Amino acid sequence: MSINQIEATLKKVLKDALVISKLCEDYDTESIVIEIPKDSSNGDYSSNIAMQLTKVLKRNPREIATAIVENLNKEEGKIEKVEIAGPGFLNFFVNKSSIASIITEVLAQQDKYGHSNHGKGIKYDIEYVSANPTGDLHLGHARGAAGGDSLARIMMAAGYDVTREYYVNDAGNQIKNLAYSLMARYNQECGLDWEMPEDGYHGSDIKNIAVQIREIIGDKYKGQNNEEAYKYFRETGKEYELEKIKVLLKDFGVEFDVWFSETSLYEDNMIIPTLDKLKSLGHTYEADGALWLRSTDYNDDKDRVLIKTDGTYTYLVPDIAYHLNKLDRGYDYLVDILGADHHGYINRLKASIQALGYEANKLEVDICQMVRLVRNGEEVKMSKRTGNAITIRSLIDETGVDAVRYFFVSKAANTHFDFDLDLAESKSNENPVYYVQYAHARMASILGLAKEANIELASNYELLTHEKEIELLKYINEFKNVVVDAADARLPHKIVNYVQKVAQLFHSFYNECKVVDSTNIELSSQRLALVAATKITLKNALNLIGVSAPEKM
RNA sequence: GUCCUGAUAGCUCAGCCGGAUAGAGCAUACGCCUUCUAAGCGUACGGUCGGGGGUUCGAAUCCCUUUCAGGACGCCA
Repeated sequence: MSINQIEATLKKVLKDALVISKLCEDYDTESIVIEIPKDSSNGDYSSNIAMQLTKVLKRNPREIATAIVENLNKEEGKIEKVEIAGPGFLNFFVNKSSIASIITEVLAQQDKYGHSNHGKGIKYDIEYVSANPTGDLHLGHARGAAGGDSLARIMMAAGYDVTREYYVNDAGNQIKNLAYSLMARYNQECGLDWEMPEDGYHGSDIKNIAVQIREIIGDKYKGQNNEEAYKYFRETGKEYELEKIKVLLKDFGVEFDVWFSETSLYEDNMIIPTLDKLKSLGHTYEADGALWLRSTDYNDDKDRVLIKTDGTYTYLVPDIAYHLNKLDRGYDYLVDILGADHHGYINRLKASIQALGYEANKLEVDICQMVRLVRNGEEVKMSKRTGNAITIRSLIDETGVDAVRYFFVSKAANTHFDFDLDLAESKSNENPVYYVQYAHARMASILGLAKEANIELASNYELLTHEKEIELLKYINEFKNVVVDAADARLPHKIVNYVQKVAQLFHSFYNECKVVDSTNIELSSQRLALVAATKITLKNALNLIGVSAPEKM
């Protein structure tokens, strides 16, 4: 049972033809490539199978193609015509009504259309954002959030069992810094001359929290620099910062199943056993008064310190424990979506899990490259230190969730990305997100008008033979394939490309084919069904990238 | 210096497990609203796929080399 009925059928008859013509004894159906040619004069579908076989069979591709065609069961494959073209392509012109049957499927499945059981039974944990709760998210985080959330949605649609996870770094030095920064700002609010710590966080967000704290507790900790005060500022700061992140992500349409606290690794005693395991397996050694992980055994450039000379752990230790914990929770694969500045971290993390006895490919790390904000062709700087930078919050407020999410996933994450503020903010045809949403709104409008005119959806589609209708039908039919492709390649931008293409085909269809027409109810009702199916498909696809599908614009 | 990403149309990018004349959006030019939303459609213009080698019937795609750009190379997190 393959995902796309038409293509599965073509693959099957192709394979049968190979066997009957004695070209092959058997052939893996799944490895046959079926494509939709760019130029429809090259058929509805095509295959390069004959060319693929030249290497194995050492025969001329056209000769192979001829042999296949002679033994092709055209009836079973619902093929009207097959041609051999170019260097040896097989071009199939298929029965139009078999293409149109996709409408029935879409209308039956509604918001489940596009879903498949391709990844059934495979458990993934996807970790993304995982920004420290010490300040506002930056653009890289937002990109990771949009990409990670979209990927999770896509993989779930492809049938994978996905857990979305955020690792909260609430235990290291940076939290100490947060506490002392907040203490300083608080005391400054109280009117004292209190210096910020050397590596303190100077962002305005810390000041805001200090003001809020003072409104609640008054001068309770004024002038105090003791354990109790420190603890208070640490915990309170953490809470405020984390809450801000949670609210922001939620407003951005990004959700998580698990918020995993670094502190819990200590509280639940996961650190020591992890270290013990590494030691007992012989992957550590002591040198220069520190404990080292021999990560060079597993393709890392150098060994890594686990316990520093002062007896404290490096960041790596809890991170190893965390990944071990994730693996022990029974996921088949872990995916970390990290910023480009963490790429040096990949090898040591992979080395760590290998040292613990897991295959390196259990952990897959996707790197998210930097984002530059551009306005009027010039870069807009975003800095954590200075207060006047553009925050993710203001970006969302100004340009809208839909546009921001659409833009962030529209390009592969591992490419450098210029975010064009002028384009994202423009409410015009320059903005690609509107192009797609407009197509959806148009469909909604047509369906509304048809309802007023009492035109019902047809259940048979033999009149849909116009070139624009066929094109649209073929691409609707591709949706499940696209979702599976995007999921397996972990490339959400494939959905964006798809959505663009469907919108384009629809707009083109709209221009040539009048849908609501009471003088031709039969054709009208069949076209209406096509519009309804397209609308469902487009909405489902947009949902995979967290972009809304408006009924009206 | 080592490693990771990139380099494709004027701009931003797809395509990259080798396949038909290299695609899209934006920009530019010209057409299309008495007819379902013109935030739309159509046509045109636009490319030594960074350079140079190699493998192949066939290379933007694979291999080698080189140039340029961004990033990472801590007993920070």
